[in-house]
Amino acid sequence: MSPASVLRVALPTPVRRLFDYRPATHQAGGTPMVGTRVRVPFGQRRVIGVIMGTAERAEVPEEKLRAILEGLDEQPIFDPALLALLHWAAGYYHHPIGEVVASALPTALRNGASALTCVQRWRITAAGEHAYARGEPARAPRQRGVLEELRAAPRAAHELSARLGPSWRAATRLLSARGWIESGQDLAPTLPAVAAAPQPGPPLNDEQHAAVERIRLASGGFGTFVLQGITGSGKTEVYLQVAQHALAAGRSALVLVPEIGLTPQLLERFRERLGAPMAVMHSGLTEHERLLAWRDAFSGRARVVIGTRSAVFAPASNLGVIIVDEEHDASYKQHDGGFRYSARDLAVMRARGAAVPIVLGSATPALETLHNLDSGRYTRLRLTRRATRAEPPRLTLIDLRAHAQSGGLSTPVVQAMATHLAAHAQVLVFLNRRGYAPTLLCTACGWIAPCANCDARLTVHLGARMLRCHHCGAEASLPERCPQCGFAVKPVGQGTERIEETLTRLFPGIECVRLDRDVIRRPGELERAMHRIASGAGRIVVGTQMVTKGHDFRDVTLVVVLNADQGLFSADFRAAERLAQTIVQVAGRSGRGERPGEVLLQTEFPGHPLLTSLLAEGYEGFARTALAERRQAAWPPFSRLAAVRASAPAAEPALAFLSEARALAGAAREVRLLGPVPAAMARRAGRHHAQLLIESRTRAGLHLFLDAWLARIQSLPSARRVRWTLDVDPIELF
DNA sequence: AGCACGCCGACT
DNA sequence: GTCGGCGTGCTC
Repeated sequence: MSPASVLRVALPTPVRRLFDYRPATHQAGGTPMVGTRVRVPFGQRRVIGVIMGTAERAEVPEEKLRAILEGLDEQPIFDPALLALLHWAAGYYHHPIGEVVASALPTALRNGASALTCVQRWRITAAGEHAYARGEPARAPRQRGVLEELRAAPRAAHELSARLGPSWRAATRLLSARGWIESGQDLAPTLPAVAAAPQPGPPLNDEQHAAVERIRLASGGFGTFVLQGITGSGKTEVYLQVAQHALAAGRSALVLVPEIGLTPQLLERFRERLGAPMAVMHSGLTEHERLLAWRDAFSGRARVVIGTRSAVFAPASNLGVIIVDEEHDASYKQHDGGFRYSARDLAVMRARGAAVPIVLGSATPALETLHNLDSGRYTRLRLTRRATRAEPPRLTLIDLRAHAQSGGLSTPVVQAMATHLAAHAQVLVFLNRRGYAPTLLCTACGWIAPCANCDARLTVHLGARMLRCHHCGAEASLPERCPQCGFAVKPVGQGTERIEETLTRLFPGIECVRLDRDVIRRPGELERAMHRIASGAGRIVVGTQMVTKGHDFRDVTLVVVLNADQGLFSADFRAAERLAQTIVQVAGRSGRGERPGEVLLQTEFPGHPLLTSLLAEGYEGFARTALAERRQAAWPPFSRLAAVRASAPAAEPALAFLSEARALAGAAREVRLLGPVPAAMARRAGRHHAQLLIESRTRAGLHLFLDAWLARIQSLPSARRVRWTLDVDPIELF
């Protein structure tokens, strides 16, 4: 094989291309390999990039080529399959490859940290050896002790501390100052994979068993399995068995979970049952913890990698299976930052590249996923029975127009709560709105507390005595009087904080536990709240989305959805799907123990087809109706979408850029352009947002168009005056 | 994104 | 007279 003359390097820059370099002029260890990091000169700077490939000739004139400065890795940090996935993702999401690669690495690795597990060790220097031989330091026994210790072998701080006691630190400092010892980074030996004995699980029912077998039989190759099981049907048991089979075959498992689905209970369950070393990756980690988790996965020490969205890029070695829990969850689609990818879709691509099966689990699969089942691309595995014998919950609509209500609770709801509480059961109240009240109103002049930076009202937070904007985070103290006319102001509408207050008043002596971002702020607080509920002390649970994810509330027999109407009339074609998923997920919290459950949905529109189809035919019936509508309207999955979003301090530049971008498209045949239009909440955090939608009947048509068009719009002068992003397969519109 | 280069306003 | 504003162009 002839030595490659040109290295193609991905660099952390928004420029949409690879950069060509010559190998280092005096490279010690030979030409760096594809998949390793290199430090290169880039303009006036030195940056770290990843070699994505090699070529015989550069794509730029020879004289522009510069040589890399150094290689940072002995071995590739991305295997060929992961490199291929990054390439594919950069192409599919039309995002600069360098930024795609960067998003797959913890910051420490982007900045040059070792990919291997290192320890800082003290060791003796030549000068120290000489001093020791001379009998020095003669009158400092502790320093002499440290020297003696380090003559035997380099030692980490904790080893010195263990052998010499607390005096080691001072002695070490003094020796180091004299140049007799020094500290350095050593490679730590990779620890053997000490596996605890796997714990046996409960016996599987025949559906679970059949699902595990289907997946196991596919483990020789790629296949996408949709594990469609109602809440409480034991999806996690199937995940565990599937992972166990992979581990038994000497391979690893990659498990993706939604943002707030990664609870200590779930981790504990995986850890105990699989008895395998695990790397955990989620947004709550510090940078250092992220690095350690990455290294655990990379070294192969972790046999199970479990994490949220970005874990799809984790360097799981010798991958055997991928599992995506709650595959419909919106948190799999990155919604901020530059590189907007769907971790679920990338996971499918990764499984395909690695030739391993992937399991997409959900009680409420995304319509895209159901469409892929219909077309035969995915294989359906059903779990229809609840593990406990309880019947599925019964759903009833409460017509808000026909019943008196106080504080957001209708009479039938209050009565039902009283009945269930009297039967010593627990009640779950769901409201997707935190705070005390969404509006602060002056009853005299009609003033409403506005956010200074957004087209939004400030939310009243009574306990904190604050007004807060839920869109930009702005805060103001809660005024007593109207700033316009001086009259008294009052909170209007309901948030979880106010519902909690109302329920405490309605049901004195019964403890109410609230679950939302305002009360659950630090790790551990969720556990404490969950314990209040699990122990039976908290009888009423009031919460936002947070209650819909995964948690078991064994004694909840009544679930109340206070407002089932958000999303019924949205301009966003996905709003109905999200609402149906939320209702089914929250309803699934009820009756998981022995007692049957009841679900009450408060609505102003009891005749709405979405609600009636959901009640009459369940989620799948709803999904059939919704898919038929999507087909009719040519929305995804029957077409492909991309959105260009622009924002600027004023509305005009954002709209002007998008208009020019649209004009550049000319009369493109393969796509339809919609817009530009201002965003639904046009002003957010002091910036005006607008959007241009691109729709195509086919994926190929969309991407063909985007490739040519993006190159032209990024050189528009107006592009420099706005912040703009491209979002392929957007999940939120307007 | 950075970073340099370049050409116009208010300051020691 | 300069310091520094951000428009424009380039990075292998």
